[in-house]
Amino acid sequence: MPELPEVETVRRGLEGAVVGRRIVEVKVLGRRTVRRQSPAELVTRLEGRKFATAGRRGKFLLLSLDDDAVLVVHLRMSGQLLHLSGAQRWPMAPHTHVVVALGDGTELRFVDPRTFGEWFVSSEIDGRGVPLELAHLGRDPLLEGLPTAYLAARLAGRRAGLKALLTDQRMIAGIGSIYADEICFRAKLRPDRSGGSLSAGEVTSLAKAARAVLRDAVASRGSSLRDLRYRDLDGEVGSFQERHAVYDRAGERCRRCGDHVERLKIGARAAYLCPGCQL
DNA sequence: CGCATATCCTGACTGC
DNA sequence: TGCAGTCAGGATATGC
Repeated sequence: MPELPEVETVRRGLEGAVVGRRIVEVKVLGRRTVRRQSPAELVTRLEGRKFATAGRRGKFLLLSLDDDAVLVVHLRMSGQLLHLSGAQRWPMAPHTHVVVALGDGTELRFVDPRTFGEWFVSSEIDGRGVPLELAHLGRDPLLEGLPTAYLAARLAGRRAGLKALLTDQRMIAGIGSIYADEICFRAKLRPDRSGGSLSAGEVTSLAKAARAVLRDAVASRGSSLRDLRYRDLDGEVGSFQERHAVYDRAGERCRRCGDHVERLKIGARAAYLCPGCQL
């Protein structure tokens, strides 16, 4: 759900909301959010520090601190970061698992009904500012681009379907279910096409489509689905869902060719495609 | 190694 | 209207 465009939108919000602010107090209310270290250790390492920068790698948010450690946050399926001030702080939303009080009297809160989301503080940072725990991530298309040659090398000889490969974070960091389907549509390729079956021209279209879809989705501040679970730091929804060509549109007409959008089952996951447009 | 499958979880939806 | 069952999918572990 929150994928690269949504996480990038939240990151931009954090630049204005928390960068430069002092962390006055941290309360960990949920039992599952902090699991790589004890909640007490996370609290100790955050309290008294200042947020220095707001970064992102794939779907991970990276909030660096003034002692060079980094607070890593992943929203997973249902996590929301909210920046609240004054009367907005009450009543506290159900499933609020972390509350960070900032020096200016505002709060950064983490709300996450399904408790898949995660917070941890890392001190093991590589030369590019990336925590060691995230070393497995592949290229981030927004930060580092997605050259056709890189994609071609990673797809060569692969039997797995395009959707499975595009959402593999070790290959490309940041793409999830929604954008994999939208990228395949824009490239006119079926999500169940095997990676190794693409011609050079098709790999070029796929790389181009990935860059374009992610760029457009960031410009639209991400996609908020029917449950409106995804919201930015200020609680605002995104608008890219209005431009989805196939995702969650099973049975509706393709706006390009008029054919009916289909929903496939790939393993346990859904994939949407237009059979008229995608080969 | 590559690929498939199961797991975590709650809320929204579906069908009776 | 209520209730049981299904689905949603991020990342990770495990099995082959």
